[in-house]
Amino acid sequence: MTQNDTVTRILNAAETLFAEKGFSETTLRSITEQANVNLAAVNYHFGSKKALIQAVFARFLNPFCVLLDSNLDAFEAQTTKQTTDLHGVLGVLERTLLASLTGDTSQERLSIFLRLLGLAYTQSQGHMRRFLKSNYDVTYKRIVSVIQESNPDVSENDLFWRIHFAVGSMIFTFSSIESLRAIANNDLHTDNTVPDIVKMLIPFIEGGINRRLVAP
Amino acid sequence: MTQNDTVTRILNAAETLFAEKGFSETTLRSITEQANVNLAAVNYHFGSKKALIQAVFARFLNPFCVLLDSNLDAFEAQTTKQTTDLHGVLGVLERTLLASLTGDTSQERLSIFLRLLGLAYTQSQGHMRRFLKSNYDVTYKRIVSVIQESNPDVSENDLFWRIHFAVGSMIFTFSSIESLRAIANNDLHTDNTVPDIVKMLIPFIEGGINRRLVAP
DNA sequence: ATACGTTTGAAACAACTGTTTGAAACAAAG
DNA sequence: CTTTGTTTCAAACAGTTGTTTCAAACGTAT
Repeated sequence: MTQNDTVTRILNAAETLFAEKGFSETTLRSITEQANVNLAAVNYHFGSKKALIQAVFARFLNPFCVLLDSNLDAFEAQTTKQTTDLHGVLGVLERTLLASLTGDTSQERLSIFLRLLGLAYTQSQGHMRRFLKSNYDVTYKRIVSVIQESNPDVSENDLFWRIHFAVGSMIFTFSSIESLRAIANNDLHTDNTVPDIVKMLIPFIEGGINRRLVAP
Repeated sequence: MTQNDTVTRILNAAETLFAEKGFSETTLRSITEQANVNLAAVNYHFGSKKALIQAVFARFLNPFCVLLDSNLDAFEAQTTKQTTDLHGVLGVLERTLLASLTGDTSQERLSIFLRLLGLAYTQSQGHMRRFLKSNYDVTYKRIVSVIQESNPDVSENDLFWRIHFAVGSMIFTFSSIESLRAIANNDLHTDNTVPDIVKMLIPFIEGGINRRLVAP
């Protein structure tokens, strides 16, 4: 089907360019040029630029949420609530994140995925936040409650903020990972791969979330 | 002086609108309208929109870096290198951050400041990154080396990434703090102030950076 | 082959962008 | 008052943006 071909070519080009330059800075002309389709194709197939942005997110988030849900089912079935530990939950998250990005260039797509998420949080506060909230809120709420079960001794409010601190460290890191890797390479002469960085990030998050508050 | 008045009115309006909508999404017409100045005033006083963006950052970062530098001098004078601990360094950072934002609305300005920083990292990868690098790299490198002194047993590479995980958690949190507070208020019926959140964030960062890697 | 709904194509549209212009208003000094 | 340099103003400029239009090309059932 030539329609499907055009649609996916637009999605691929949009995904790359959005991650590179942001939403407002990416023009429909640059997208359709890179996709080798006519300018009018975007408005014909998606209706508007806003709808195209949402379609790019949906192509990522729909399979991810489905996979995460089933992985959480399996995880909860194999462990009782008492033994639910943060390390296990984060393991499920990490594996789902990597597995949901199929294909040979999964490393790059992980960065793109998280960079787009970061852009959605900072940029374009209007329609994207509503779109994410109305489509993926149930999955978000579930992962929060699972983490809460693994830390019953920390107050709900504290845990809520620690989770978002952790989300922030992850999104920020991968949003600017190209420049961070360049700095590390230049200053420290190290060349960390994306899995390397994930292996450092997960313990950081564990340490931050599990941290006991000490009296000053 | 009416010139200075126009300049600061433009800077105030630009600062607010940039933080609200981002750089590309904010038009010069909306800035000059909110500042009650003529449209041409921006190009007359600053030269271009890019230069205006950099001026907004300079107004924040210049006093902050000067203050941080002297605070680090005082901190290093009062403690030997052996006793340099992460807790103390983060305390200096926190106090400098809050103190550099003078005025009665310091809470709001802290959010605006960090939100702009986050935008500079994700959006507009070109001129802003060069501007930040060429103007504030010495201060950045100093704070990194001080943290490294406080954690001599962690490898340079690990510490580099943990520092950026921490920066990410801070920037991300304050970039979207309005919506996060709204969610917390709606879901948990809590109303955390900005200092409350800082008090939770600092221990999180300490826990993440100090975290010992455990064998799986 | 004919007819019909779908998809593509080139061109134009209206709106908005940052920037420039040149005259007017202003302030300060001779 | 006149002159000088600085600042403001309304208007226009040239370029780009997302979107629309409508005819041509396409694929597919009758």
